[in-house]
Amino acid sequence: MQYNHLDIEKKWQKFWKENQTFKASNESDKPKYYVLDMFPYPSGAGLHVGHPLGYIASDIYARYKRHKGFNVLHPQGYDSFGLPAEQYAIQTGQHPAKTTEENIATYRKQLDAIGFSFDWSREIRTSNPEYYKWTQWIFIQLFDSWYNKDTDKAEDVSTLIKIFKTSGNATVKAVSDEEITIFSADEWKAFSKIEQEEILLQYRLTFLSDTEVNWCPALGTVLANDEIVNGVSERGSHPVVRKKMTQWSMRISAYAQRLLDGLEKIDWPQPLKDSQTNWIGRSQGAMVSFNVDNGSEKSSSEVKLTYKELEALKELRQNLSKAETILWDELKNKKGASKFRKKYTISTFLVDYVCIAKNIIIEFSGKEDEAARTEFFNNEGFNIIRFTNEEVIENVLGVVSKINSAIQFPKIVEKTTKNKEIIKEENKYKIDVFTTRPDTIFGVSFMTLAPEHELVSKIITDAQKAAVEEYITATAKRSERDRMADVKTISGVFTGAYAIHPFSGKKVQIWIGDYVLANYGTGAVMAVPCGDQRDYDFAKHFKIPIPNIFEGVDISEAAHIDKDGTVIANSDFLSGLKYKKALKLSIYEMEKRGFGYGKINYRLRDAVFSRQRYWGEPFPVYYKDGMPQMIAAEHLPIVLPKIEKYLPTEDGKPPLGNATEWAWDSRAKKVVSNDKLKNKTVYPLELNTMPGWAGSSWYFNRYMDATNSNEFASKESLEYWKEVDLYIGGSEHATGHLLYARFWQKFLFDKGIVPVDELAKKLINQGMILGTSAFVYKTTAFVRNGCGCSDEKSNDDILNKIPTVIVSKSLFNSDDEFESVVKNYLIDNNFLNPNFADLIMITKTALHADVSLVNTSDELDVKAFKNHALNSEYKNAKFILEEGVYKVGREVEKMSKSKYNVVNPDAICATYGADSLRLFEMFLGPLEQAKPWKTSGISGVSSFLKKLWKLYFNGDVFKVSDEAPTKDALKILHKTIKKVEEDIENFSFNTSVSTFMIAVNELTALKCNTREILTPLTVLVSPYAPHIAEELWSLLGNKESISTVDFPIFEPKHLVESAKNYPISFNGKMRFTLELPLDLSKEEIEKTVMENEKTIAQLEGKTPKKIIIVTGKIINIVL
RNA sequence: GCUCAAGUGGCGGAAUUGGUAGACGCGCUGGAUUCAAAAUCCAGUUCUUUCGAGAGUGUGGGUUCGAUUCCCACCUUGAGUACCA
Repeated sequence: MQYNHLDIEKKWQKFWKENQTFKASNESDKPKYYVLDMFPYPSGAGLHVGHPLGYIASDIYARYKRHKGFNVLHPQGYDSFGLPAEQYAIQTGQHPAKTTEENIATYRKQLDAIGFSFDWSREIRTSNPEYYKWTQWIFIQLFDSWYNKDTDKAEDVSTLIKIFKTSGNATVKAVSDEEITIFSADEWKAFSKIEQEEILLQYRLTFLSDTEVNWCPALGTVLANDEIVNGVSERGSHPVVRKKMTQWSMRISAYAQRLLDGLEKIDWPQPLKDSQTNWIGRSQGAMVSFNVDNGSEKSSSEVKLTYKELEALKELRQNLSKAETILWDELKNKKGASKFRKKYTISTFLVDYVCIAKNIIIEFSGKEDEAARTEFFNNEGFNIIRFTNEEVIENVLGVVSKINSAIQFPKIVEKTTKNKEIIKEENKYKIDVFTTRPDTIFGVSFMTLAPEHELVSKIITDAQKAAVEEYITATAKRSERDRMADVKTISGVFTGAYAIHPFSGKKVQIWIGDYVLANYGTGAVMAVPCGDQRDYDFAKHFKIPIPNIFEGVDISEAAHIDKDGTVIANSDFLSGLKYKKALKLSIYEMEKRGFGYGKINYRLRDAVFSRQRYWGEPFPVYYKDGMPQMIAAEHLPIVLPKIEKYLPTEDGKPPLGNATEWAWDSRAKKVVSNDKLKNKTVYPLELNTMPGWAGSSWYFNRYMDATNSNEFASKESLEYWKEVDLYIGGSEHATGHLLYARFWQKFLFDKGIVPVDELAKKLINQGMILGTSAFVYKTTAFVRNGCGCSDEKSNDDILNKIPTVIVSKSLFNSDDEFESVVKNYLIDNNFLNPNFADLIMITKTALHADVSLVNTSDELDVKAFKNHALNSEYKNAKFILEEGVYKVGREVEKMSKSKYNVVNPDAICATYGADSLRLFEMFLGPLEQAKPWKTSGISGVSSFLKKLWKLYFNGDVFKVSDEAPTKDALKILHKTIKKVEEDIENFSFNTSVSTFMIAVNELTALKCNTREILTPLTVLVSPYAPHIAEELWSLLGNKESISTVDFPIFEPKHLVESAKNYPISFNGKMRFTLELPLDLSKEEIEKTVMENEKTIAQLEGKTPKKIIIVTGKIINIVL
């Protein structure tokens, strides 16, 4: 019986399907193992041979684990929302669901042909309403949560509201919007519902905000940072501009530190971890405030407080003394114009209570700086009333009545002069900067603000106004892309204003420059030209002084960036210190003096979650009085509405703006026609949809209980499967899918929905399979300029006679050779008059030829090439052949349709079989590495399978002997078991394929056909080549599938050797080998070796200096 | 620029607690079989060579009895990222 892969593969694929061989159970005595592939987006082009690489590797591992006695979950599904289907819909009007459905059918057929052991009963599709119902549900969970920094996890918003009700927001440590106003419990209660919702939105993990987004006009949508490559869209390379829009965002920044920490406990590739680490971009340093100089010594009355001071203030407000509490209990109920605030700051003074509307300050007497306070407050027009602690405790009512009379009869106070007013205006500015090198603060010689910085317009002097405004206009015109591309040009302009160095008190110039980015840090930097190259270049360019604060370092040519080993100088209290100490001390001093504090900054930005697309998950959101409202979970899914046109509306709304039935009836609890919007209980629904990463951020959990319609997944199934044990996919998802998915997983963990906070224990990035493109070399003929024959007509005549010539690869090595080969051909065939030969110039163009037209020896099927639909213009081209054939040039490139180098797995399966494809893809090289595909190589694995098959046959008859196997055969078998097991555990699949080949070659040489050898051998190859293994297994007399048969056990006793063929080397160079028994002592070995005639020949009469003998390994003679 | 990975025959690649470099396969060469081809089988295939042997894992150094493997410097290629303060 011949090995017929077509019949065998079809037979077993049918068997597996009918018997549900790979259906995983959520209940089992076996240990669990979860093997997952990154699910594909079903594109219209179908799979090429590069796509299944990772699936084959994971399938081998899954099958291996089944043999090892594990209950294996190995599911597959489709990431079926996405732009291509929508683009296609825009062009053709066909509903994306239909396109998607068709593409999935193709994918499924292709996947089935390769013989994967997927549990298809758990298939999921992100575009299926039964699936995205739960994506919407997770969105609601995020909306209902806030991040509590004290417990370091996400909590339900109800806990936040409780805190607001009892003590306001001053004590809350949360990840929230930056501009948060402090309010008390009473103020909270007094807020309207809408005001409360607005405040809560500043804390929710998914929130609406006006964000500057990457708007792509050509695609009509917003793109995430990772969807932009070199300033243009990843898809279609369209230009991208910055634009402000109201968008849903995800507060992923709350998880920055945990996303970083989590990397340490997962076994993921280092490069992937590195790129996540870079993406999160943690930098440790300090936040420092510089006051803007106002020409006067006096500090302002409305100075913003530093972060540290604000923190301290919150503390103070919470911990009032006994007397303070008694008085506050009386004052806090005053409303309207007589409203009092406690522990309020006026300028740099902290006052106990203040009524701003009536200019009344109430303080406890006995403060150290009382005189200064009185003077300052009087100057500012306040009426100061002071009490002692005792007065308040003993007679609070008397105190209150004094206050009341002050409210009723306000003291007429002298207002500050107009002049002072102006100074105050100038006074209130302060520039916050983030720096990673606070130790170099004495090296600051100027400051730079981003052109977009809000302070710029406020601090510029009249003299510089025109120059600054001109500069700002000029930078605004330059696109982000230009600014990125042009890093070398130094530009900037002086604002005319100065800042005060917080330590030295010296004045430093404030500049603006576009090397400072508005959206990183605070959009301002303290420039230390001696320690930062960009600051250095800027200073040099504008001739700003460059003070040197490093001991014994030359900074005449470039900045000194090294921090280790450098000693700080000229820096007051930091002088003489090294980096680490200086860093600590500088931060300590800043915190003590109150203008700076240690801070950790992250590059990771909150993720924009809205897309102006149709083919994505609709938000479960409607708007009431402009505020977003969640639709209750029991009414999900909110299904995508039908629309006529998939483009944005004419007034710029997203495609869902075209829907006629897209309003929420809050009474009937259903989506209704837009006509009903005039009703009081009907509200407009959200028009954006979710981005591509929404559905893929939690799908691995859904597989655990894919058909559950009541829950996201049952508690038991989540508890059983926990996380993915092995996840295989491409490295291109490093900062997209894999970061967002880890974020959601941590969130779901915080909320107690999933039991683990990392989604995959181990992850492997499979490398890309590259295509081997084929090239033909085409001529283009020109008439040389200035050749003397100015008659244009005759030029045309010469050219018209010349046909397109296509030259075989090996006929030329250079362009010159190419030209002469072609000319000779043209002359020989009378296409060119030899007299004109010098007038003609021939150039070479390499053209992609479809790889399917080329055989394994790089020979082009010329006839098929000419008849190929794509090559109609070369129908009459002349081919210069070598030895009767046309040889193409080869080059390795990414596999793509446009390069005509795509190889279809279906064709490979049909010709060589799925088992050959599986073996070959593994045999190409290490899984993680990029490697080129060459179809010719597949004959090696194909003939291996034939040889394997032959071991079980005598001619056409299946014949396996029941005799005892020979020692040699057992040795081969166990050597193979050991190696294959090690290889699979190490994901070194390429080497185990060679091991199989060696085993089969050796067993064939021994003519071994004993059952005792062939039975375990069948199991060994089964993960790699499951179809042939099943067939041989059943021929061996088994009724059940091979899939869960125990993996053979390695027995070391079969590998024990009695002798070793020692390599004998001289000075480390191996010269010959010598077979010696292993039980020989070192002395005996030395004696035997030294007596050997080859040794004597090598020695040439010299005496060895030393003889190294490593028993069982090597003998080295040192001369 | 920064971070990471990798450089081994004509090609894909193998070999690391430092111990016979080039396993296995492709391709190529020769042979057998065949009318012929495909398929199959056998032999050879790193380079140089005066056929004794010698050199050799990107380059140059180092450690070692011994280095593809460890250390230092450099070169090249690929990937990611970027005025990130």
